[in-house]
Amino acid sequence: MATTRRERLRAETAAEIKAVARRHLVAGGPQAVSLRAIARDVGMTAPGLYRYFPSLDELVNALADDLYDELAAALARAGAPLPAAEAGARALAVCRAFRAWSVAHPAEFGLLLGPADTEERLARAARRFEGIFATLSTDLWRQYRFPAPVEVDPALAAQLDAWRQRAGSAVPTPALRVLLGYWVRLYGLVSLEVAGHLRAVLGDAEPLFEETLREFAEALGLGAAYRRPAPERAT
Amino acid sequence: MATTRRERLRAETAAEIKAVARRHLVAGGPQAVSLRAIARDVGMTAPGLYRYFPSLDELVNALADDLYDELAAALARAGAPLPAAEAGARALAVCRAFRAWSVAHPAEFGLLLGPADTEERLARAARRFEGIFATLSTDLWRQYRFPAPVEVDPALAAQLDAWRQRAGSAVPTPALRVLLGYWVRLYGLVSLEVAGHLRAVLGDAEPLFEETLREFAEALGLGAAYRRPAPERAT
DNA sequence: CCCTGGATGTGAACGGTGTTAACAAGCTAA
DNA sequence: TTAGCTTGTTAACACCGTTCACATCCAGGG
Repeated sequence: MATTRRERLRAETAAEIKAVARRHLVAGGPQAVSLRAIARDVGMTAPGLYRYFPSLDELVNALADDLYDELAAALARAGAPLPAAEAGARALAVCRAFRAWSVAHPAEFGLLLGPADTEERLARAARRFEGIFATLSTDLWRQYRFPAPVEVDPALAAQLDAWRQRAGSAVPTPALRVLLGYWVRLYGLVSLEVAGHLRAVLGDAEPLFEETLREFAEALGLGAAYRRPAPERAT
Repeated sequence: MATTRRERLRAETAAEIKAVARRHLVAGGPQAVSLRAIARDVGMTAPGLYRYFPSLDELVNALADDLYDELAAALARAGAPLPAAEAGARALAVCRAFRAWSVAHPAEFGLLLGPADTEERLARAARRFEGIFATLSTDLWRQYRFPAPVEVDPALAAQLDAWRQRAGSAVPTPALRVLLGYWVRLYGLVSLEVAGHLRAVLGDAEPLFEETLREFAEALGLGAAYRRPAPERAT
């Protein structure tokens, strides 16, 4: 706590600026995040914001960082109450939390996992989610040793091997392939739902999501342990 | 061909405007599509464009319509040379064409299937892709009668039934469930790849994509008929 | 043939945007 | 108390979408 009074105030207004920016993001989409409008709401003039962020883009990047933290915290919080011995149940809870957060915060989801306008933001997303996926996948493998396809395409196997080495994972290649496949399904489902492309077909995407989770649980060999969730609680 | 000379010229410049808009879209992303910049490149002043489109948003909508046509044509062209008796091979070709087009045109993909900023554009996307999915799925079912999960969650089944009725499909509910699942995987995969979120993990996404297609082929019961594609050709 | 009317495009203007520069005030520390 | 860094302002520049009044030009009818 070696924070001087100045630094504390500075951090506070920086936080307020990001909060206002977020309000504008959810209210009017990405293009409604304007420096001048934010400044108005904060009670400053636009150039004043440059004392806190070097550009609008960097402001948005900072906001994105906060949102990554928030999402990661939500995922962690969802898995925490469950016993570590039940990695499967934890994984399911994390998946549900991922969908719940995304559906509750579509604009923020677009910023974090939508088409990455900046190479910068792309790298941030990768850094964050690689870690989560790595720990979750090793936990799942260590506990269940679920069946995996006998053979993986050599080119794909090489890529997965490289990733395992880079990320320091211990999951064998075929199992990694299985889990990556489910991550793709999860992302596809949530992404479609958040973008609204599923509303036209399904209305409510939850049943399809839950059934996908059930398939996931079965693939992991904990089919019977699957349970429908309690009525969800947003964050 | 009851087109007067005026109408022809008008259509020509409208097309040129959209072409320039597209160039700006791919060059600098969605926010680089500016009325004034387009006007400059076309050789007009900005207000002149209002004789052709009532607003920038409508211009982009018109461009999106063209792109839907282009994508749909690319998919049709991919399936056309294959014999109608092999619906499975056609489906695989269409899937590959979908990925090829999307990867070759990431900016356009973002406009068509990314987060829909307008309810308007969302409806357009739904209209287009529902049709393609409907015909493709009925063809697949008629020909293969592939195995499907014994039971579908009642809530999900009700939604699928409603959609079948609305879209005039003839595919039974469990089969529809299977195909929808693969559409989600396909979309998730391509969406991740186009957004760049897969580069950090895989580098090249083609092996994973092809393996997913192989799984798809096996699920349809035409496992042996799967063949790796010839070196792809972009459009 | 003219010539009238609609189609097409221009210039000016309004309010909005991001960003920079020069400048004023205020708090902190010596 | 004073010097200096921090914070915020105002003015300005260049861009944006959009509207309005005005010019121009081409097509069709007298």
